[in-house]
Amino acid sequence: MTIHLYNTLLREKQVFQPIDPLNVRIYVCGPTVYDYAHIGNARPVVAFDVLYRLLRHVYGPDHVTYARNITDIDDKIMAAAEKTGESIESITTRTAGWYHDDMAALGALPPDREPRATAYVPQMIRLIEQLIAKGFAYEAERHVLFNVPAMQDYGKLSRRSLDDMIAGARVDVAPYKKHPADFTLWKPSADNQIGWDSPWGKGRPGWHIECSAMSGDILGEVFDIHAGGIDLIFPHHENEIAQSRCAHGTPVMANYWLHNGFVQVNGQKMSKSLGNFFTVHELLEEGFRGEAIRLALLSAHYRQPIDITREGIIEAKAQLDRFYGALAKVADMAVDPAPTDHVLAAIADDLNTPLALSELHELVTKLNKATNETEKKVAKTELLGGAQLLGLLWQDPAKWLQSGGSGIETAEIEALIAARLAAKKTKNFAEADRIRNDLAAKGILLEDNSMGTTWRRA
RNA sequence: GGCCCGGUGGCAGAGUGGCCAUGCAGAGGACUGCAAAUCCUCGUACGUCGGUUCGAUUCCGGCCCGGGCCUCCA
Repeated sequence: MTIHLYNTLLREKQVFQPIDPLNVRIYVCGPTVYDYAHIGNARPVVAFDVLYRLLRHVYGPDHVTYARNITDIDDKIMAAAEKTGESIESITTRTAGWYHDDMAALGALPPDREPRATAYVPQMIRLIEQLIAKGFAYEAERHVLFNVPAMQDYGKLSRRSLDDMIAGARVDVAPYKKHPADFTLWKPSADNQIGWDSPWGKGRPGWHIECSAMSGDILGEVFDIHAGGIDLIFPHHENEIAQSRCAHGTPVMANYWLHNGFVQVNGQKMSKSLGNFFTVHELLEEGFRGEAIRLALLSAHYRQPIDITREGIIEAKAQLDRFYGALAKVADMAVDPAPTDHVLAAIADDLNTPLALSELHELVTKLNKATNETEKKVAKTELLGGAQLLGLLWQDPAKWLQSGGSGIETAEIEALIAARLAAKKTKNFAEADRIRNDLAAKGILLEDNSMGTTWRRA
């Protein structure tokens, strides 16, 4: 199976060739943990979870290393701690827990490694020392700055020239910078602020250095795939590249750079600063299912912008009802899931999840139409195989259809169904319909079929 | 200002130089005591103006519209 990936570095789709097929290495920029993750934060997690699943399928689960960091030191975290009086560690531990819960609800596999920035400060300091020694960084007023003009081909990923950056500079340039584009590797901390001892005094790392330190330590100086949101191309990834390449003297940091498009609200980027976001947590609290949110996220190609709306999640839920409805009828049939070539090819073509989903829809039709055990078995095998690659349909069908909601107990529902069947037997259809309507009013839908009556929650 | 993306049927959303996406919603039919679910059928979609071509939604150029990055941001 040939995997094609759109590489931001070249702005074109390329055949994916791992450095070492026995250890395919991927790094995704993870969250800064100071608040709940919003849907926009969840998109790269879900999108690149599909990539992770694909790589595991193609190269074997033991031959892929997926690292996703947790940024647990940052000015926003410090600000939150200052505001509430809660300790930084308490904030980050709690918030990271929320993050894990929410991402699990979205069906995202945990990464193989989840490094935390605070555990890598010595590696960051070492990296900074290397950069200074090689003339790519300098100390100024207790800061250490990366000397951008020292790097020949800075700006390759974002396609920006130094001149552009000076012309477009919208921020006041700190006086100690030699060049306006120079960025911070290390900055001083006040006595009352969190900090680490370093050759440059008590301080803390700049934003970009942690990813260079962690990816280098865990995945090596050059690894296969680096991914994240499209807004990270500049400056974050550009600066990571500068740091890692200049420190290690390598021609590239990662071979393939993947970037997901934004989640939008009414056509505009969802972001904390705009305030137009909703969190995964609140959607789950409202009763939306994590899997429906995941399907909504996968229904557009990962590089395209996507509007996530409650209506969209409701539609995704309706689609899942159809899938699970078909699976419920063959729940007892044991299969060994295997994707069809079509589904696999779609996902291997730069993660074309909408196309893969359309194949899944055709497979569920095939399953519904199957007239004998063999056909059913094949259809179920293929449907679940494809769904597995997308991280969907992992739940027990009956549980999906019947759980959630509130109020009425299962035993009561079943008693009413029995009463209705009795009424039907005596052709007392008025009573049968009354029971059905009463249940419907409580969100319980009945479906009669040759086997009897089944029920599900609306 | 510099650099990037997009504009597909009521909605969501793939894709392709000539023929079908797919789903949701809607209409009709089969099935059903009636429903629901399921299956079948249906709706003359490709921002705009030019160019290339036997033929363009698909390639090229202009224009219009929307979005993004250049500052923390997935």
